[in-house]
Amino acid sequence: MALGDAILACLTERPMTGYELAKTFDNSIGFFWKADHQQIYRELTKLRDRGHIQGREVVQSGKPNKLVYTLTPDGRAALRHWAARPSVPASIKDDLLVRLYALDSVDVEPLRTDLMARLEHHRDRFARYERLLNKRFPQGTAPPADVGKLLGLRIGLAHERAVAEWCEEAIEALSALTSGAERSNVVPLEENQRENKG
Amino acid sequence: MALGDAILACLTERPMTGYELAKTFDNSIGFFWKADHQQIYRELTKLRDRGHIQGREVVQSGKPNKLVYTLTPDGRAALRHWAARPSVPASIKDDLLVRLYALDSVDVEPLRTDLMARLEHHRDRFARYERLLNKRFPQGTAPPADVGKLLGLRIGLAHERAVAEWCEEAIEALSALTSGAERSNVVPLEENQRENKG
DNA sequence: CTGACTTTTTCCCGTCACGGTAAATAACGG
DNA sequence: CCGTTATTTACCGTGACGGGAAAAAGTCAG
Repeated sequence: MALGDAILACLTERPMTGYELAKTFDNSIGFFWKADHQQIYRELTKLRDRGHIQGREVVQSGKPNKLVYTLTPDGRAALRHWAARPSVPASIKDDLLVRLYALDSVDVEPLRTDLMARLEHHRDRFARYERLLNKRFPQGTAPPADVGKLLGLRIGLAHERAVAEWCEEAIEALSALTSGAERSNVVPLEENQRENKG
Repeated sequence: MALGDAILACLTERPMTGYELAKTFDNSIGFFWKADHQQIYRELTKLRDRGHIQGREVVQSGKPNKLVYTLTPDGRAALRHWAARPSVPASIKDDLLVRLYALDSVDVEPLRTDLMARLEHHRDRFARYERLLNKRFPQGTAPPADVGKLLGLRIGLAHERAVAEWCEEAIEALSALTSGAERSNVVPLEENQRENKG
């Protein structure tokens, strides 16, 4: 929704090109807002048309020339204005929850492997945020201008930790489910083999 | 993204009309997936065109007739198929994070009030989920078919708790910020008045 | 040297999401 | 009589998002 505003927010840090924005969204906002390069470029032209940013062409040798975008006073004002409006709480909207909701109409095995992949994913993110936190804010405190970035990292950490723990719980629950089903419906594999042997 | 699949998932529970779906999304999926009635109806016609659901008109007296939609075997198959594909981890995409990211280019006061509203919002959600949990799963356990729903509530709880706590932290951090600024830049109001009096 | 990859921007195509405005229908509550 | 509830449908836009592609000029590996 607020992709344009996210870009404006990025540009408060320093002027950037579309390419740079697309690459990382500056290693911090990018974790919360993924957007591919075409989206970024499209948004940049919109913002330029609105006069919120201003592009300055930098001639390069060896590479195509680049357009470095800077916030205009109008852009700053727009950002401030937008930031003063109440935010809309975001929904979770995770596919996994829908799958789990329909658990009994769905194959459990792919779900379990999916959950395990997700667990790893969230652990990775957690570790990444942790590293970033230790690097950028080793004291756990931030200078006034960066307090918001610290807070962003903090909720990222909390979120990834919570989701990872939840994944573990979900995997366990699924295991309990299938082992229960096997006990009542199918003979579990090991016992089956043991019985076949004995 | 998977609005159609979310609807299919809902319909695994029981046949429903668009109106019912729009109302609540069944008091559980609706917390994660908000969608207004026009979206739902649009999606329903698409699903019907694909043959994933089937509408049966129920004649009513006193109210307009309603269309009760039921999953078709094709719809069930589509849901299973969709659920077997790996899920894409959702981004956070919360406006608040963008505002905080650009904290030093933004007015703090509206942000603070926004954060307080959000705190209340997440506490409310938390309480709501807790009530629902105690009502639907008083033992903290679920029959096999409902395990996924329990897990959904669980992550909802964890999420709201984490975000609410984070809001508190953020509010504190902002307070520290402004009181710090007042100490260095502006004389705080009370002291100002005391000095004026003395 | 060739072929692959990086850097940088742009364009065109679509689908999905989302939301406002609104209308039709028919009962019930006040 | 007016407003609300229940129920569906329509039309309109904007915004998000992503595939596919192409330019242009360099670097680096094989």
